[in-house]
Amino acid sequence: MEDQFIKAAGLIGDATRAAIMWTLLDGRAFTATELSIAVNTSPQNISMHLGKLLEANLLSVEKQGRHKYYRFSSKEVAYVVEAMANLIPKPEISSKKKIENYPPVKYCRTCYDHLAGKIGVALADSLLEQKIIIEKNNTFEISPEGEKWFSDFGVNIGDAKKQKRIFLKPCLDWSERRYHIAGSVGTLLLNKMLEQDWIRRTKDSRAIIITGKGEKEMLKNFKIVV
Amino acid sequence: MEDQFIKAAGLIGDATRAAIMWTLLDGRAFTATELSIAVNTSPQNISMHLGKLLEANLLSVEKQGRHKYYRFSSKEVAYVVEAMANLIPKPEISSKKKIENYPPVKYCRTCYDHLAGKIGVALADSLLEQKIIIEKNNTFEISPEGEKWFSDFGVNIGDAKKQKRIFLKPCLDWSERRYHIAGSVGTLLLNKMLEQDWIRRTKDSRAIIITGKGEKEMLKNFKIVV
DNA sequence: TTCATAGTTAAATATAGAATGAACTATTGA
DNA sequence: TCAATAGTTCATTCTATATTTAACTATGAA
Repeated sequence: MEDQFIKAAGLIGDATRAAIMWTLLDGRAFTATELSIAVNTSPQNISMHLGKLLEANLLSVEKQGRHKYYRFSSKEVAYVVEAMANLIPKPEISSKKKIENYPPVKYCRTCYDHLAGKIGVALADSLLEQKIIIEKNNTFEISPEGEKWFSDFGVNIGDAKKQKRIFLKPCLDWSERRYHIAGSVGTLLLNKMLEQDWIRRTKDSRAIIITGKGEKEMLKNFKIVV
Repeated sequence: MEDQFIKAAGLIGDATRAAIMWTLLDGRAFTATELSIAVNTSPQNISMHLGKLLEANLLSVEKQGRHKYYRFSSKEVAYVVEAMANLIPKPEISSKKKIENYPPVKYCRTCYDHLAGKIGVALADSLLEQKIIIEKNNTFEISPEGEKWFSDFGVNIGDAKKQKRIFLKPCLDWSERRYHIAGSVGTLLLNKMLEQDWIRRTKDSRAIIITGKGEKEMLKNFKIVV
């Protein structure tokens, strides 16, 4: 068991492979060539490293024509990379939001069903600012005004409250170092936005894209410039 | 940011250092010599590696006389090692419980306030077997008989239910690959056992020790042979 | 005060395995 | 059909860094 652990650690521990993992952390699938550019090394070298990661089942591939798309093989792998990214000391957060600089939605252990990444964080910020949700010793609560807002927005919180599932909780997004909204409320918001075609899921990625309509609405409702 | 990530990955990625981290995963603090034995290398070499891990703030030391005790510097570091340990494929679980072979309590992101490790898992098993708690699609619930059991045991579930905090949830213990009980119920159980002096916290470790009384009671109440 | 134990430092050596170079196959598009 | 792109394989080179050898300091026990 120990040797397997050491092997896994060694695989991620190499500089080039670590850079690959770092790149893949944004949830998308990358081709070998893309990775070789992102990581700044030769195609042969990338091929060699991808081979090792593949063999160890840390990555999986999907062939499409002459392209091969590489991604994390499981969420467990993403967790490792994520946990590692969390070791990096928090950078100073500038007072003004500069979400423009941020990369696309990043992998998050719960981002399968709620909004993570730059939009997720900006959204949480906005809801907090508008006092729709309130932070109370590390948890989120919905304010009385918030209740109204959600109902206006077409999200039925009542149903969510009845569910066994965690209602509303802050989830730390590694790339933003800020909290975004998880729990059933997070899911409801996400679904509403998909339903309204503000955002769309992409085919082979955990990332989402924002529609033209979404852009306008994000600005209007949350003052978020995408 | 990327370079910091690569550096961290590289630090954990070396075979000897990975073995150190693996050893430290049980939550205790180890001396340099102990580690050199556990990891099977020379004291000089261990010293060199510990130096690197210290400088990178992955470990912290405490000097006691001529001994130096090394441990994870933060829970974030433990999370990384834990996440990595979770990459290892699950071994077959034999039908009969052989908790005797298990190592002491292992580090767990929530084990600060609930029972993890071998006892935690065995306890969860027992409570499930006695139908005190029931598994229902990946969550734990307390059965009607369970309600009675908890009250007999001197644990007031009513209070816990009122709390905002998560009531009862299964938490995967990496070393056991089985679920144990987290949430406020987990904490209440732990506290009750401490209160009754079944178990005691150790000074410089996350591990707990079982008292003679505890041994008997564990057997009696949960059929757990410690 | 002396010996043993715990741990460190520094220079010398050894080696795993990453990168490179060259030659190859497979797919697409023109 | 040919050229271009995507990716791989393998033999060779190279280098970072882990380990060893040796000499050292600090603490505690006898």
